[in-house]
Amino acid sequence: MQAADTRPKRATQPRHATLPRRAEPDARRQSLIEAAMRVLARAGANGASVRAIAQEAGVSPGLVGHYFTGIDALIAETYAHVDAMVTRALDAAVAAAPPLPRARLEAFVTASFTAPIAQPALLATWIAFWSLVTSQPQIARQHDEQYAGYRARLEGLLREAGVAEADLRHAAIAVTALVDGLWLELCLSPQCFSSEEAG
Amino acid sequence: MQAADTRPKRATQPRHATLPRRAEPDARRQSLIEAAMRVLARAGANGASVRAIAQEAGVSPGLVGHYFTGIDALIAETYAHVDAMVTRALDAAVAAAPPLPRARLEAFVTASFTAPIAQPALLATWIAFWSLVTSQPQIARQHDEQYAGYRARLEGLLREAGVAEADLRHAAIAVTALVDGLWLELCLSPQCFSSEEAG
DNA sequence: CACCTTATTGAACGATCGTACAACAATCAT
DNA sequence: ATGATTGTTGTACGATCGTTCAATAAGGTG
Repeated sequence: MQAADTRPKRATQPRHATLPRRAEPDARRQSLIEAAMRVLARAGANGASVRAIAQEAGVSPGLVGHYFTGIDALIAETYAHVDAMVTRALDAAVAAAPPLPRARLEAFVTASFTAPIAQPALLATWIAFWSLVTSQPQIARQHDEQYAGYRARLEGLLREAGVAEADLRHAAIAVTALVDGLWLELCLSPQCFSSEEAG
Repeated sequence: MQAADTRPKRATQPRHATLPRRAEPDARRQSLIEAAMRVLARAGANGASVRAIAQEAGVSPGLVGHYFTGIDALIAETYAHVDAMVTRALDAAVAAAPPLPRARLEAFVTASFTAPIAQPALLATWIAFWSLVTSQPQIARQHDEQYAGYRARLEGLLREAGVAEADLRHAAIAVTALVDGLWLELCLSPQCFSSEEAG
C-alpha cells in the first residue's frame, strides 16, 4: 500500500537524557505516563496528543501504540496514576498525624490543599479524564471505582471521629463534595483561601 | 487556486425545519449556540467540532467563522449562555420562595439540584470551558467574572439570612464549593442523593 | 427593474490528529 | 558467533481538525 520510494531510515534526533535506548517495559510505561502528566499540565486537554506526549518522553510516536491501546487508555492510566499518588499522599498525612481521630480527619482534609495535591497542574488531568467519562462506559466504571475508594477511606475516618453510622454516607458525600469544590475553585482561580477547614 | 472543475453548487440536504434560509443575525447566533450545547451534551468536549456543530444547526461549516472568531469563542459564548440560564433559573427559584430569608437561601441551594441545572448534559459544557481556562487568559477572566457574580448573589442571600459580615466571604465560598462538588458528583455518577441540604 | 448589502454556501488549504506497520537495533539464549 | 525475541523507530495513511474565501442567493433600497 505504501508508496515505496527511497526509504531513508536513519535516526538523527538526540534523546534528551532520560532512559536508556531500550528500557524495561515497566519503566517505559511509567515514563510515558509521567510525560502525559507534564503535557496535560502545560498544554491542557486539547494539546495532549500522542505526538506531544511521545516527544515529551523522548521517544517515537509509534511507541505509544506499543504500550497502550490508544490515547484514551493512556489518559485513563495517567488518571489512575494521579489518583494513586493522591491516595498515597493522603494516607501518609493521616499516618503522620497524632493518633486522635479528630486530628487524623483534619490531616486528611488539610492535606487535600497542600503538598502534591493542590497544584493547578493536576486539574488538566482531571478535566481530560472527566471529558471521557460521559462518552466511554469503561472510563465511567473506572471513575466510580476510584471515587468509591476515596469515599470508603473517608468514611473510615469519619467513623473513628464518632459520626453516627446512619449519617456516615451523607457525611462522607458532603465532605467529598466540599473538598472537591474547594479544590476546583483553588485550581481555577488562585485567590484568598487555602486555610479553610470543614467538619 | 481551487481546481476549477464542473462546479455543482446546488444545495441538496434539506434543512431540518429550524430557521429560514436567511435568518436575523441574532437568531442565527442563538441557534449556533444551542446547537453547540446539544453537541457538547451528546459527543462530549472532544466531539464538539465546527463541522459537528454546524451540521447540528443545519448550516454550512463556514458560517461559524462568520459569527464567531473561532471555535473557542463559540464555546466561551456557549458557556456564558449556560451561565445566564442557570442564573435566571436560580433567581426565579429565589423569587418564587416565601419571603423568609432562610427559605430564599434554601430555594437557591435546592434549585441547583433540580430544574434545568442538574442535568449531566450541562457537564460537558463546563468541562469544555474549564479545559480552556488554564491556557487562555481571556477565558480565565470570563470565568472569574461569572464566578464572582455567582458568589455575590449568594453573599446577598447569606447576609439576609443573618450571617455575620466577617464570615460572609468564607461562607459563600464554602457553600459554592459544596454545591459545585455535589453537582459534579451528581453529573459524573448518578447515585443516591439529590435531596441534600446545607447551611 | 437594477443595485447594493450581506447572510450563506461549499470547497479547498494546511495542519494535526490517531493508528498501523515494515525496518532497524538491542538484548538474551544457545 | 548465530538466531530469536522484542523494544523502538520513522514514516505513511486516512480522517478530521479550524480556518479562509470566492461564488451564490436572499432581502432591502432606489
